[in-house]
Amino acid sequence: MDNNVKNYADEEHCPVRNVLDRFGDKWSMLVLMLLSDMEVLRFNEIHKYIGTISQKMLTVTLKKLEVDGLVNRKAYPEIPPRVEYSLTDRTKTLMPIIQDLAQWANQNMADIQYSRSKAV
Amino acid sequence: MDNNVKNYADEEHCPVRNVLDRFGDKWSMLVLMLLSDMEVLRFNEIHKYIGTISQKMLTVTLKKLEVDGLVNRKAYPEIPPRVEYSLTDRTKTLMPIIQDLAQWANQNMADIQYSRSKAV
DNA sequence: AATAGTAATTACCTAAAGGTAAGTGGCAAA
DNA sequence: TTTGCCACTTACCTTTAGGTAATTACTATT
Repeated sequence: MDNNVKNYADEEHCPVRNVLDRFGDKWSMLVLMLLSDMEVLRFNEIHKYIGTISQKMLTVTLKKLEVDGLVNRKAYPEIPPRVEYSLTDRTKTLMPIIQDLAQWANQNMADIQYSRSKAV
Repeated sequence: MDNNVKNYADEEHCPVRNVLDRFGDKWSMLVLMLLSDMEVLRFNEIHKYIGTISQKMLTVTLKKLEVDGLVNRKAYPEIPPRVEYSLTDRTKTLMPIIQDLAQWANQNMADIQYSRSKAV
């Protein structure tokens, strides 16, 4: 068995680890889904939609998504500042999968919560 | 705007938060994918396949998946103990989505790493 | 009598994630 | 002259995730 063991956890090369780690955090998926629904949003709009995210974490989350090329950031040189966020083309191929995931979660939440309740 | 704001982050009711939080951790997806490939595995087999997971985290991960009804645990009353893990029917409807996610990660990893490298 | 084998469990520790609250810059309006 | 607006940034703190290494229970084998 030992020499046909696949590389299931190679941190450097495993795409799942390397890429999906990035939105396994608390807020990224939520931000992506919101932007998918609303198309373009300013910083404070996102902040209001997701009532419970802190300003700091919204900054961090958006910056990580931007660095990965999953979100566009467009800053207008105005006072007070205006910054608009939207999804990139790359993200648009991802969203259907995330929507499937969300749908699965919707369909299975009740059963899963029932399982949890039985587990004491 | 304020009164048509959707409930994007309600911790108690949002299915995405409530359900998908559970495999946004470091190991759950990997364990699910491995079990999907191999069908039935013992504790130590999983441990060997995923060379870098600690015994403690494998225990924790499997228990959480079991509690959610995503993994079956079958213990044989033998000495030394034998415990076999496999996916549940509930998980089998989830795996195609996870496979899609993995495929997307595969297809986009190179681009994303390039984006990251440009971001300094 | 000692050791090996399996599936954990436990105590302890470190690092990372995330929250809070205050501050920044620059202009316009009161 | 103060206040408000916006998009952050910073310092500080708490909580959670995850790692290490030792230990457990039970029996068969050496």
